[in-house]
Amino acid sequence: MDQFLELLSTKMADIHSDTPILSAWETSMIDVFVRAAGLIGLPRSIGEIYGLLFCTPKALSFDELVERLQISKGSVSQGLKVLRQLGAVKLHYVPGSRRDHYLPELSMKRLVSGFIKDQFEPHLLSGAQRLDNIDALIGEEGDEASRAHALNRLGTLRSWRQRTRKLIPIVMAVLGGAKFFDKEPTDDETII
Amino acid sequence: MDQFLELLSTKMADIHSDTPILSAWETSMIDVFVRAAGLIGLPRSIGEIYGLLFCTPKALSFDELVERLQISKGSVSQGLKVLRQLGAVKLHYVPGSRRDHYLPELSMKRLVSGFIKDQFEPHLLSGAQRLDNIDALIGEEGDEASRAHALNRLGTLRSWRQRTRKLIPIVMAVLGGAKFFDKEPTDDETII
DNA sequence: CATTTTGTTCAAGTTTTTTTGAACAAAGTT
DNA sequence: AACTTTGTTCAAAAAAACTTGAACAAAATG
Repeated sequence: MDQFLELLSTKMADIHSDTPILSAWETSMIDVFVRAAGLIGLPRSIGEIYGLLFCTPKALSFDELVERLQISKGSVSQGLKVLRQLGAVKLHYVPGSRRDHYLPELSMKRLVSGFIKDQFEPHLLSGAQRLDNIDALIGEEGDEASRAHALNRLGTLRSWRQRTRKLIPIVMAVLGGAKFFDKEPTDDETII
Repeated sequence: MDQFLELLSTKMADIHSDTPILSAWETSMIDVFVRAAGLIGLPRSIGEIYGLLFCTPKALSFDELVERLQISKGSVSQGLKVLRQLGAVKLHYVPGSRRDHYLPELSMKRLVSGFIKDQFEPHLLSGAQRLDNIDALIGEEGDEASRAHALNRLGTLRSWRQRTRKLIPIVMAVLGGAKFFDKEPTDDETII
């Protein structure tokens, strides 16, 4: 019976193929996410997927994403993979359906945290080793004055890296809803 | 005379064309900046230009950048334009030379500030208007329950935007060297 | 004023990233 | 077991971003 309804609605969509699949406000809101994705270096399709989930009151299935966004299954599959990795979407079990359904993560703190952990920290980490390598290379090199300058710049680089690391927890604390040193315990369950 | 020396050094470079133009440590350090550039969505060539300036004790001219990095004049010209816009390099007047010479900005605070002002703020700003447009679009739409949900999500988006805006000054304060609420006046002249 | 130096612009070429869609795998149904 | 549903993978196509180099502009020099 559920299957019949799904079939029916699919057919309906096919018949009224001129019916806009996304409303005006949905299109605009998705556009906001497409731009935001671009800003942080993620492809358009990922912005679209998250955006549509964000607009929709109920969890959406893989097929619904393909259908409403009019993008390929491949893009949706890969996009959802990245979004899951980032913790930006959650699988949502829907009784009576075999399909995976997805809900968007709505906590800004968790979204940012996922992004930082996945895309930022790794580079920062590998950075530490790279700087040590450079340190070694400077040893095997030219005159005293050049070495001194090189080591000086390397020091600047290390301090930048250190400061970036220190910044991250502060950013997370601020996004956590804490009013900047109000000493509220970070409440992971509060979705803001 | 200056011109003669410059000519000479150019010829020397041509003659010893197998001489590595960048030392090992310079190459590695530039690589760090190329990766960092990628992380924030800037092209490789820009990372290379800033990286070489960062490595070098003295100001470098346009031609020296082209020569040592082995990239085209076009790339250097456009790269320097972006870097100037970001405030990541400064023009440095060298008496007796008609060429522009460049020095890297070494203050992390200024670098980050330039990046935020140039690449981030504009999107955030235009964002405000976009959200108002969406607000209007939601008005002209479907049933009561959908509208309520749409407005709810729009509210989430507005709060995210607001929080991002509040975050920026905090980030700047932390990078300014202030020990996080130590109330040191922000000292723009301290280069760290 | 013709020439040289210095740097910019932009169309065309190159490289990288993203998207597509068909083949495939896994798991449920009949 | 054969078939259907659901979703993944990956090679090829398409799109986007970056780089090049030649033509050009502006300003200094002789």
